[in-house]
Amino acid sequence: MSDSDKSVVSRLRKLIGEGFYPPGERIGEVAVAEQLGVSRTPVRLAFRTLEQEGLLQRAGKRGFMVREFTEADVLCAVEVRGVLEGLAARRLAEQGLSPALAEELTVWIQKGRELLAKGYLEERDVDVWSELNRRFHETIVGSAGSPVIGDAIARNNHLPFAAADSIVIDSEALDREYRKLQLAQTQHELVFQALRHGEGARAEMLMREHAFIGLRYGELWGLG
Amino acid sequence: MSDSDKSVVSRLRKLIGEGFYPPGERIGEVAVAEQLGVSRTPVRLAFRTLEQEGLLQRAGKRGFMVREFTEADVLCAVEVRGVLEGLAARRLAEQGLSPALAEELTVWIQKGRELLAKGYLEERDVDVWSELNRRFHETIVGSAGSPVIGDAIARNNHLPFAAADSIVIDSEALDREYRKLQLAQTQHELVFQALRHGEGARAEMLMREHAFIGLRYGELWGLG
DNA sequence: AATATTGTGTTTGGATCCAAAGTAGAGCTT
DNA sequence: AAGCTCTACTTTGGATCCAAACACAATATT
Repeated sequence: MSDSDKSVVSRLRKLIGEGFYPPGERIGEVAVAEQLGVSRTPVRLAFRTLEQEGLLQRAGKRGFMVREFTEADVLCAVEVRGVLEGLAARRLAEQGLSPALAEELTVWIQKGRELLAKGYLEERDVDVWSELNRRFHETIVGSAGSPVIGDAIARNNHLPFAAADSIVIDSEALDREYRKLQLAQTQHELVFQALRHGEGARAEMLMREHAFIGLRYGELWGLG
Repeated sequence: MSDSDKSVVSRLRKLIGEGFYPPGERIGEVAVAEQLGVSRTPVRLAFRTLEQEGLLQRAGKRGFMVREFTEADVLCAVEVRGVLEGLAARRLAEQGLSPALAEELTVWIQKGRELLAKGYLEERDVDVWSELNRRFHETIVGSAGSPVIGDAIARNNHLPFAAADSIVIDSEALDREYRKLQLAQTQHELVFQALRHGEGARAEMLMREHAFIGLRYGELWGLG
């Protein structure tokens, strides 16, 4: 995929995510091509990719439309990520953590501890957390013995709201987000504990529950 | 997607599945275009689709290669289908079976019973089973409250060995396959039972176990 | 002799052209 | 006036052309 081809896909992803193209409405190749300043060819290629990613949908016999997502779809996508990451964690626990892998995970756990040690959250901490969180999840999924699980998660994460790093939403209320990240950190540590002890079922369930943190945990403290 | 575009994708899927293009080797647009008797354009579009499906993989900076799958990948893909169908079953159990849905599932259960009632298996029974099995699974997944789970399963099923209807392999040894289908039927009935009683966890676990039937159950009877 | 650089051939990406399929609207017929 | 049909326009799909990127090889330079 060339740079500009990639950029057409990702630019479209962004535009769709931002709601620039109204869900449910037909989206024409020529219109998009003109807006992005390219010819129809890369747009046609990008549409096929986005269709597979689930962001676009065939509109009858003619062209594509932006897919619309309901509340239920969001919940479902989060659950899907949960069971898949849970599967990865269980497999990892069953096959046993290698010393190198334990080391790697310890790094991200430790960075999380340090980030939260000072007792409150700053603006720039958000990106740091986002990064270490991503790495922690990536490491587990990437070590589950086959790229198949990671692929399935990656495809699911193309639904913009489903990705693991879409936890922190409200960077205005950092004091309230702090509690959320603290809980996320604890869950990371518990998962790591279960992995180290080969507790497959426990690792799986912890990971599944952990997926919900961006979704429902706000309600606990009246943030929902 | 036009007819011939669809056919390029599915023809390529078939050729890849049959091992016509050696895994790991680069696959050129022009070569494929000539073999299929079309121009490069539909091939380029098809490559993007097949990349997303996971059958093709970027070969460095230049073009694509057929992805190779290990034994571990096959196992993983089956487990992925298991957890996803398990998730669908649990959600369905939790939300409660509507009378219409119970009716629908009863149909496929009943057809399965009738098929196996005579105590042995004929050649043409294989297709009948394959169909009713597909419908049973489709009904559950399609009723889980959101198309997101079904999409994830569909994408996973593009890996040819992962699909639920790849159970029956050996149509020469019908007497041995009979026991397998009998067990599959029992599992269908147990899942249905759990669904009717709102037993989410049980439905989920049964469905997860059921995914393994095409993979490991042969060993039980020395078929592996 | 080894490495860097340049040149050629191969392959992919982007633009454009043409054909085919579809949709909508206008006009005609009953 | 309502319904049907034919036509014109819109939009997508396929083919081809051209440019750019890349790989490999050969030659030159240190």
